[in-house]
Amino acid sequence: MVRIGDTTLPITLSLEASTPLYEQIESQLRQLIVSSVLAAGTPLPSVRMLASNLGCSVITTRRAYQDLEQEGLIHTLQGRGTIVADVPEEIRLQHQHGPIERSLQSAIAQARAAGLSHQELRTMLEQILTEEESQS
Amino acid sequence: MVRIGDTTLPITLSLEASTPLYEQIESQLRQLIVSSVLAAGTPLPSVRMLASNLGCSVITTRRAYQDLEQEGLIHTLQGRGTIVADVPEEIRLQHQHGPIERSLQSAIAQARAAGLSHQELRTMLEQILTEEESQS
Amino acid sequence: MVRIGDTTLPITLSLEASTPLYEQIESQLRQLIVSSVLAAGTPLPSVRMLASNLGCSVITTRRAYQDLEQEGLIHTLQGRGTIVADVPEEIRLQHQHGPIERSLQSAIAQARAAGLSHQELRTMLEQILTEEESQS
Amino acid sequence: MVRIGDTTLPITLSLEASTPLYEQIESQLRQLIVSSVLAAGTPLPSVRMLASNLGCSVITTRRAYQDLEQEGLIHTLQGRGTIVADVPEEIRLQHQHGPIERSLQSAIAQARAAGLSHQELRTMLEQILTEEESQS
DNA sequence: GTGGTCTAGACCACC
DNA sequence: GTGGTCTAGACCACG
Repeated sequence: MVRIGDTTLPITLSLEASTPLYEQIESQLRQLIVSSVLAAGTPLPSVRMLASNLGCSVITTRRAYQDLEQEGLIHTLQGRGTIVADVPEEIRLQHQHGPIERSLQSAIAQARAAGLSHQELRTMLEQILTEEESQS
Repeated sequence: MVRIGDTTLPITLSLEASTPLYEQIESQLRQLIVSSVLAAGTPLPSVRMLASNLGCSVITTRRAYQDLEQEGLIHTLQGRGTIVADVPEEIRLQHQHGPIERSLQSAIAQARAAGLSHQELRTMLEQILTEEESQS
Repeated sequence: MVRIGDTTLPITLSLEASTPLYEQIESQLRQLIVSSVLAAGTPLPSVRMLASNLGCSVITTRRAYQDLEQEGLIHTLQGRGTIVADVPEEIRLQHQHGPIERSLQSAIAQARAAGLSHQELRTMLEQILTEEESQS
Repeated sequence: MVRIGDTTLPITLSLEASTPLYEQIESQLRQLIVSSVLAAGTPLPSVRMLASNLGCSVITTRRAYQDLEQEGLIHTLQGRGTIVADVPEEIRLQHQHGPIERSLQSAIAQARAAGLSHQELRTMLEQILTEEESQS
């Protein structure tokens, strides 16, 4: 959890995960932005603040902000900090559904490549879905 | 394609992929073994042969064989080459279904984490599945 | 002896021994870990550091770390070094007693196979034990 | 099992074992000789015969015979085959007890090095011995 | 600075 | 011929 103005950002790092720290930060911020939890114009914590709160290096948070800026999701104002950019609805949906659809597709393609029949695949999926739904 | 005895192994390397070469070799051989395409006792090409056929270093093929040996899928006989191990049915199924189930689960978990409702998720899955089935 | 933080690791290599260097490193580190001399989370020297201290190649130390990681005894954090993993008590005991019991069993089996009677074997063992105890 | 004249030699090879084939042959023949199962003068099968019966290369059996000849346990007579040498009683005992004692000593030393107390070691040994005795 | 991957090339033991 | 070990040295990603 990271304080930001009056509210707090639910950002956590897993040091043991194989995904780079900067990617963990990126994906969590990206998720908060494209899902409109963070409205356009909302100020983000400074790279130093965020680094200190997450217990990681400033280099890592700077890298995350840099990447997000390149994606057009945030905006750094020289000397005045970083704010959430005004992301067009279309881009937001793209970011929300695109990666998910891709990962589902690749997982399914992998299953098919391993020799599962359509029927076996559907059965396995149904099983995972019902299990998932019962948990929440 | 790699000649091995009378038959040929469908192994190919992609230098552009981000996955290490040795992992590409490993996963393809693993797939051939756990799916019983390669029966127990089948001799594999020597590390040098495979390296020369794939156009990679001997060290890379050796690394792949080493890892597969530690998994118990192959067996190296000093001075006489490498053969497919006698993998118990149970382990074979584990290798076949485990990774697939995990990747499906993680893809679905990711979708849920991104805020998709159960209904939206099912719709998206159905769409991907029908598209996939129509292709084959 | 290898400096590590404030303390030193008693690791030595014998070039004359027939056991591979990386195995010598592995077994000594394994011993230190499963006997809890090195607590979970303790940072290990970097592969380069260790290699330079032991006078061997970086590849040799890397190989040792790699194998130990696969055994789940250590944990490598990209860009931040290697630490001792949190090994469950059960696994620790297994690592501590398993190999010893096996080597005792095989030595005894060898003696029996060579035709020693139970009585002769016990006499020989008693002799070795008392000699061993008197030395320490 | 290998036929030799009227009788048969209980020699078997394990292709999967890590010990070299020639060593497996050597140790089994050595055992048969020093325990007087094979008396001095007994003709051994030719290297070709033995190789064909064991399903290994002639090079392997020749290597085994060479080593045993160097140890003075067998004798090859040019053009007339190989026979068991006349091994002095003293040497026979040495071969019988020496290696066994050494392997027991090293196993015990390993146990002690791993931190087992004398008491723990004795307990573990007693357990292995009684188990071994109950089996035979 | 850290570890991860890949390379070429040497020497050895085994068959 | 086979695999096993060790070496030096390159390039990359991560922090």
